[in-house]
Amino acid sequence: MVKLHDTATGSVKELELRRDGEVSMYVCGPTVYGFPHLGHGRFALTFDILRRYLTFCGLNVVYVSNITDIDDKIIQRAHAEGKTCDEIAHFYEEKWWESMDALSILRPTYTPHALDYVEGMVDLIGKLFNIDAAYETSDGLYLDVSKVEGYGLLAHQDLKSLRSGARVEIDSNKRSPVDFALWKFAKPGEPIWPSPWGNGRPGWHTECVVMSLDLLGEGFDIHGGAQDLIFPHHENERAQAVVLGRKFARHWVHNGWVTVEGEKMSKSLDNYTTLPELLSHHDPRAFRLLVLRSHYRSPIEVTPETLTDSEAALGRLDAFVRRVLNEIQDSYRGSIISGKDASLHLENFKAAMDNDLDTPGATAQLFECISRGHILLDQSNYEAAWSCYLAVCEMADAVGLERKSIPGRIDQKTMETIAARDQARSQRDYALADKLRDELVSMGWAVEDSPSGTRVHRS
RNA sequence: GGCGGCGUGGCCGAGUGGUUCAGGCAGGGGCCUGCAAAGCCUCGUACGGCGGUUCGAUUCCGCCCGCCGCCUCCA
Repeated sequence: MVKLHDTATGSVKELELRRDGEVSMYVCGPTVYGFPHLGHGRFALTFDILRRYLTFCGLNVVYVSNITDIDDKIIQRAHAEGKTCDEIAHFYEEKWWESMDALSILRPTYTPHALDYVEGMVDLIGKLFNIDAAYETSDGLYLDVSKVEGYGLLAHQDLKSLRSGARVEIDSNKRSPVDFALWKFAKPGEPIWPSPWGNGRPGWHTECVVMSLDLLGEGFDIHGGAQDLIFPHHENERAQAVVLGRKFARHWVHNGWVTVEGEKMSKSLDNYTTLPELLSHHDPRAFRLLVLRSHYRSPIEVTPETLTDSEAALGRLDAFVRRVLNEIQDSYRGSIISGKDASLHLENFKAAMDNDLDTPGATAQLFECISRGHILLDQSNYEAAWSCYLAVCEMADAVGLERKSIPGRIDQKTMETIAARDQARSQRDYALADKLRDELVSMGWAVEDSPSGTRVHRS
């Protein structure tokens, strides 16, 4: 059974589902006002891995992740570029999906957009107002957090210490510096939506409550996001739900962030790398493997060095797949995993994943299974080696790691060069054979000899 | 001020009260190979510092040092 760290309790606990066999999860998505960066990539990969693993466990996963398409940042950007907010949001949302697809991140089951839910938000704010949990000031509506039972649950701080540590300037309009905006009255030049209190736009914290409850219903299983969303975003989402007496997330899962030389990568520090930039220089799988090889709650350094390291490790995976497919005849290729070796690694893999998503441990099992497979191949134990291959594929699929098994289209010229080289080798004309190998390499092929002659794959 | 995290061998990065061992990358040696590549075998003998608990601590406790984060928008 899967155990996960829960931010609300601060402990690792068994995932208890609302309904047997079904997992409902909501993961806070991006505000589309710029190119996605490595931090976005990390949370998206982390929760894609969780989602895939839960699916692998036989659960039916309903995965909701939103797009925030109205926000102060979008308005600023639109002003700066002389464009409309819609233009900015549409453009960057497209860039978002391009990067997600390149990283093989599965599309969510539902992708709600904040702008499609403004009415629902107005409705919810009205309810908060009616029960006197919200109040109006000159610039908008605010939630009075003192009305919220257990405010500070996720921050692990009580209201008093949150208040004393507040770095925000005391806004004389607000009853407490911790109170947050539900509805912001429009200033000139800003996009507006109508509400009973006046034209304006919703605050950020309201959209996710409305959309998660609408699409997943009360008491959904997992609410996820990066650790910087814990406070105030998730705290405030929860606040709105509980003050209305509605059950919210059963389990809070948060991933650590990407760091640059030890410091958090963020837009404000301007030390970020965009996903399109990473994808233009590296195998997209390298980022996924990097994420897999550290624990999801730990910080990770994503640098050309660590990515290159992961690419080398991927080479080991790909080489194993190539070797298996080349050397194992159809007659040895069973359809189910049998034998102790493969089963044991698979079992260890699951145990690791169940233990708060110990992907480093799980990945170690995958690589050990590869080693075992090679040894079995050396011993011509093809059935067992094939089982290792099946297990490797199963583990890799469970976390979304693809294999490069196809050598790529081999053109006529390459075929001829390969034939000529094999001919030269059989005649022990090694000078010629080496020259032909160099030619293949210069055509972009990696060359490996095998019992049945020259083999190439794209390097 | 309040709350939290981290410090592991050349690098990345897990984990655990004790004879064996994460895993990956890089490096040394060996095997295989015409030579390579891929692969196999093998080597390096790590856990910030000081105390304490213990038969025994990298792992538990305390203190210290260093680094990072949250309490404001941020993935």
